[in-house]
Amino acid sequence: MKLSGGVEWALHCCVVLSAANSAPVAVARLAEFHDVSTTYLAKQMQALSRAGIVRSTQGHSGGYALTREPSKITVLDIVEAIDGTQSTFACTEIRQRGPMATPAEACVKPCAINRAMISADRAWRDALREVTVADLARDVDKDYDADVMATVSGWLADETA
Amino acid sequence: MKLSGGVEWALHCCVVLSAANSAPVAVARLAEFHDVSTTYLAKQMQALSRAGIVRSTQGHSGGYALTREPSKITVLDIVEAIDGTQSTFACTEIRQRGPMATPAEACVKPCAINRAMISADRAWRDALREVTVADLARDVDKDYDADVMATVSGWLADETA
DNA sequence: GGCAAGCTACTCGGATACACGGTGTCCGAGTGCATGGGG
DNA sequence: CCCCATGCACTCGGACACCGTGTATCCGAGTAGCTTGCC
Repeated sequence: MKLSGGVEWALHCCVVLSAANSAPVAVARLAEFHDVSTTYLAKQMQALSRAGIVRSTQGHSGGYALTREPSKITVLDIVEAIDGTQSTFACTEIRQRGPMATPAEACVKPCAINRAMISADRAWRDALREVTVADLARDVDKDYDADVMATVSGWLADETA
Repeated sequence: MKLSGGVEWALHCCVVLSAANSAPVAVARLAEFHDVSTTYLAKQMQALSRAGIVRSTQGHSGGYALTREPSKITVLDIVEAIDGTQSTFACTEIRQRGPMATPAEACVKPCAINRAMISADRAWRDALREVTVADLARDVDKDYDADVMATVSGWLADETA
C-alpha cells in the first residue's frame, strides 16, 4: 500500500508549472530544479500528458505547460494520472469459491468487505479532490518563504533566456 | 497503490472466526473454506497473530481464535496488521534539494503536498476504523443469505468433529 | 477402575525461492527556431 | 531590407534492462490429546 514515488515529483512539477504562466518548461529544467533523474521524470510527465493535465510542445524552447487553470487541477487528477485510477482494493469474490460458495446470482451487490473498502477509497479520493494545484502554490508562498513562486518564476525566465 | 491481496483473505477469515465463538480454527480449515493457498494464508494469519488480533493455539485441535470481541476489531486493525502502518505517501523532502533548496530549518512543518496526502490518508483510515468485524458479519447475514453465519458455525463444528 | 508416562499426529512459526510491477535508462521520431542566401 | 529554404539543435515519445517488494512455498519446533501399561 505505497504510492508511486513519481507522484511526489509530478505534484511538485505541477506547482512549478503553475508559476510559469503557461510558458513551456522542458523536463531538463524541472529535473535540474528538483535534482532528480531527468529520464525518469520524463516518464512521469508523459503520463501527465496522456491524462491531459499538461500539454507538450516540441522543438526548440518547447516543454510542458498546464492545460488549464491551476485551480481546476486537483491533486487527485495528478495522483490518478501517475498511479492509475484502479481502486486500492480488488475484490476477488472468494465468497463464490470453496465448499460453501455463495451462488453468483446472489452476488449482484459488492460484499460488505468490499463496500467498506470502496467507501474508504472514496473518502481518500474525495480528500484529494478537495485540494487543487492553486492551493498548493498558495500554501507554498504562505508557509515557507516570502515569495517562492515569484522566485521560481524568475529562475525559469533566467534559464529560458 | 494497490493493497496487498492477503488483506482480503485476512478479513474474510476474521469474519469466519467471529462465527466460531472463540473456538480455535486451523489454517487448513480456513484455507479449505475459502479455497486458497494454505501456506500463504498461514503467513497472513501469522501477521494477525503478531498484531495481537488473533491468538494461536498449538497442538491437536489447535488453531486461531479472535482475542477480543468482533465489535472491538476494526477493519483498519486488520489492514494495518497485514499491510503495515506506513503512510501511503512518503515525502522525500525534495524541496531541500536542487539550486533553490529550502533551508532545513524552514522545514519544521510538512509541506503543503505532504499535508494534503496526510489528510487524505487520515480520511481513509478513519473510514476503515468505522467498520468492525461484527458489522461485517452482520451485513453478511443480512445481504446474502438467511443465516450464513450459523451455517458457517455448523460447518466448522462438523469439520472439527 | 483410575492414573501417569510415552507416543503420535497435528498445530504454528520462521527461513527460503519465484515472479511481477515499479524504477531507472536509453535511443529514435518529430518540430520549432536560427541562420544564410537570394530577390 | 524582406522573404524563404535549409539545417540544426532541442524537444518529447515509446521501447528496453534492473531491482525490490509482494507472492507462494517448504520444512522444523512445539504442544495438546490419545493410547497403553501399571497400580
